[in-house]
Order: sequence, then structure tokens, then C-alpha cells
Amino acid sequence: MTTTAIRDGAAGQRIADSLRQSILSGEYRPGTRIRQEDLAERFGASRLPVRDALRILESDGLVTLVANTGAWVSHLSLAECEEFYQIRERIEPLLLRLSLPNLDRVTLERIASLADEMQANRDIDTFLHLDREFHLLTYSGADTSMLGDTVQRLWNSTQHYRRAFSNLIGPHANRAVHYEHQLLVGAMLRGDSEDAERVLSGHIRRTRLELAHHPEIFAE
Amino acid sequence: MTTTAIRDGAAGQRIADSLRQSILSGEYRPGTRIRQEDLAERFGASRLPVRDALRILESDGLVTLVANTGAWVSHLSLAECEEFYQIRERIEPLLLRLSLPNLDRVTLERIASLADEMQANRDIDTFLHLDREFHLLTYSGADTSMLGDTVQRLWNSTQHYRRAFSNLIGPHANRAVHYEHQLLVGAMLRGDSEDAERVLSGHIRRTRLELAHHPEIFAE
DNA sequence: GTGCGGTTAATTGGATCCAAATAGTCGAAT
DNA sequence: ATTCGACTATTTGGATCCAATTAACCGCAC
Repeated sequence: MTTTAIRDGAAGQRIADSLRQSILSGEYRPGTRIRQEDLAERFGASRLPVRDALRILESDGLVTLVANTGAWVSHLSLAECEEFYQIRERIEPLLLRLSLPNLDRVTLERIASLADEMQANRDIDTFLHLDREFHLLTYSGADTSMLGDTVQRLWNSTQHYRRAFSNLIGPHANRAVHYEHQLLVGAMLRGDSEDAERVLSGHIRRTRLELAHHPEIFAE
Repeated sequence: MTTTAIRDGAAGQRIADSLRQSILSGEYRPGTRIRQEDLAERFGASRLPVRDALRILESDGLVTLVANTGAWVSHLSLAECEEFYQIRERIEPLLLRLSLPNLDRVTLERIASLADEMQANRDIDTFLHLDREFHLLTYSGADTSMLGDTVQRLWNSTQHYRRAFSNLIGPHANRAVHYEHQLLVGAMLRGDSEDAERVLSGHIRRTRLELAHHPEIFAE
């Protein structure tokens, strides 16, 4: 999976990167109004690169722009979130299949140890971070131009709701997560990409079904 | 499938829409340099909304921006194009499944007549237009927030190469296309979304394999 | 003749200023 | 008291100007 290409607007890119982290970390919650001038002042720039940054984040799906009205941190309905997980269920197994043959032994062992580390950790922010790193690392062997970016967008857009879900049920209230991770690691170590695809698809599907049992996460 | 949401920048949106059509119609070919001032003059605006338009088209995947250097009409390698078709192969069946139950009789009959019309038509531009309208209409029943837009981006990004391919082999050199379309229409009329998914997946897959037999399309 | 370096021209990026549109508020009339 | 309407204030969108970066071109030395 290639890192995103260099885009224009050095300042705009910097601001976008920083604001993206703020949104993903939960500092800016979905629905929060974003005023251009506030950001401009915060970053010591004019409103122009801020506009660029908002556009970048809009194409990331993290910000929603409305003409002549303003920008808000994007929020998803339960139905939209389920849609995102259905897309993930279909394309992440493909990404994994493209990645697996190119992963070296060192990376595979790091993936396995991340899965173990997750099992031990009780802190939710750490758990979320490890989970993200685990899955994205399994994709790191894929040399893709669009698939990797799309998957990252899907992860970013749903990050807030994953955190809300984890806060609700606790970092390892459900042992099935860790079990599926172990299954996935096993299939990957065997180089069985077909089985890995199947496990991953089921993992994402089960997560979607569990999310659907907690519609209160998406209440306004 | 919802039409894309209203975005900010009335002028920028207008310019983006117009330029998008120019690119899709083949007026601007992949690799063509785009100068901001040229567009500004062409649309009677300043360079600022042009920059917005280029950002919009970049997130569409139709334009590639490089910092402090310029903008070009995006071009794909054969490997990238195959990747795009692999993504389509996985997500368009899902989109079709979400759409099919919501299609009324009138739309289904229009879909069927489009398939027939395609079979009769010999002009390549008309063929491409009908093919696009056919498939997008089969998706028109889906109420999605991201899936429809993603599929449209994939279609747009690969439009130029589909045209090049059609020009190479002719609009109906391969009877398999029309046969698969008929199979798809049949499954849809029966309301058999599982079979429709299977046919569509195979259709996209076969198209990808055929494209791979003509690497000269992607030569610089 | 070829390769390296500097200078110049062209193009993009950013800041400031001004216009347009929206939303919130105050007031008046029913 | 409530609802409709106008006005004002706030915020976004666009135009012009200036700075920074890049690429092309010419000249010089080897």
C-alpha cells in the first residue's frame, strides 16, 4: 500500500494533516462547526490554505462542506456506517490478498505480536491504535494506487464510532475479536490467502452486526 | 444511489463539472497539462475558483496535482486499471443488490430496452454512453452515501481506456458483452439478486481480463 | 561537443481586500 | 402571544496583487 501521493498546497496539506489528527483523536467530534477564521488563526495562516485543507478533508470524508454556509465535522447515521462496513467487507479481503504474498517474515511476526499485545491491553485508546496498526500492517504489502487510500478513508470515517463502541462495551468485552485475530494471523503465517480473506470478511461482517445492536451510538 | 451532495464553491463546482465533461468526452486526454490561467480565462473567472475546481477533480481521480508544479489529466497504468476493475468486481455487485429491490417496473423495462438498444448501435460514442447509462440505471435504486460515488469515480477514471478499448475492437466485436447484459436483465426481471450479483461480477472480471490483453492502450 | 551552473521567465501558492449570501435577531402587526 | 418580515451582523466566496518555487534556456568551461 503506497503512502498517499504528494499533493499541492504545502500549507494546506499541513493544516489538513493536523486537523485530521484532531478529528481522529476525538478532539473535534462529529457535528462540530468548523470556522475558517478560527483555523487560520490557529495555524498562523490566511483563510485561503484553510479552504484548501477543508477541501482535502472533505475528499477524505471527514468534513462536510455546504455552499455559502460552512464546514462541519462529518457524522454518519447507523445506515451509512453499516454501508461503510459492507464496503470494507468486500474490498479489504482483496487488499489483504494483494498484500500477503509481499509480506516478509519480520512484518508477519510484528503483526502476530500486535495481535498478542492487543489481548493484554485494557486502555481503550491504546486498543484502538493497536487494532488500526494491526490491520493496516496486514495491508502494507499491497502496492495499490486507490484501494489502500479507499480503505484508509473508510477507517478514518468510522473511527469515531469505533471509539464510541469500544467505550460502550470495553476493549475486550468480546473475546470473538481476539479469536478472529488469531485465526487471521494463523492463516497469514500459513500463507493461505483464501482462508485469510474468509476470516477477515467474517470479522468485518460480525463487527457490523454488533454495531447495529447499538444504535444509541449514532443518536444526535 | 443519491446524486452527489451540494458542495461549496458555486463557481468552482461549475468549472469542475464542465471540465469533468471535457475530460470524460475525450477532449482532454490523459497526461495533458492543465494551466490554471487558461481555465480561468476560458470560464471568465479568476484563478481561485479554478484551483477549487482542480481540487474537486483531483478527489474525483480525474486530475493529478503536484505541489508548485501543476496539474495534469490523470492517466492509469495497466496495473492500476486492473486494480480499479478488481475493486469494481467486488463492490458493484453489492451496489446492485442494494438497488434491485427498489427498482420499479418502469425502470426495469427501461434497463431492458437500453440493453437492446446497445445491441443495435454501431457508433462507439453512443455505445459507451448507453453502456454507462445501462449500468448506472441498474444502480439507481440504491440509497447510498458513499458506494454510489465510489463506483462513479471508478467509472470516470477508467472512461478513457474503455473508449480506447472500444475503438480498438469495435462496439460489438465481442458478443459476450451483450450476452452477459441479457443474463443480467433476466436475473433482474426475476428479482434474483444473487444471480444478478454473480453475472455482474463475472462481466466485470471478463472485461478486466480482456483489457489486460491490450497493454498497448496504456503505452505512453 | 557535452555537461554543469547561473540567470531569467513562467507558473503556482498565499495574503489582503471586497462582495455576496446566509442566519440570527429585533420589531411590528395580526 | 405568536408569526411574519425586514434589517443587521457574521461568515463564506471571489478578485487582485505579491512572493516563492520551479523549469527552461543560455552561456561557459572542460
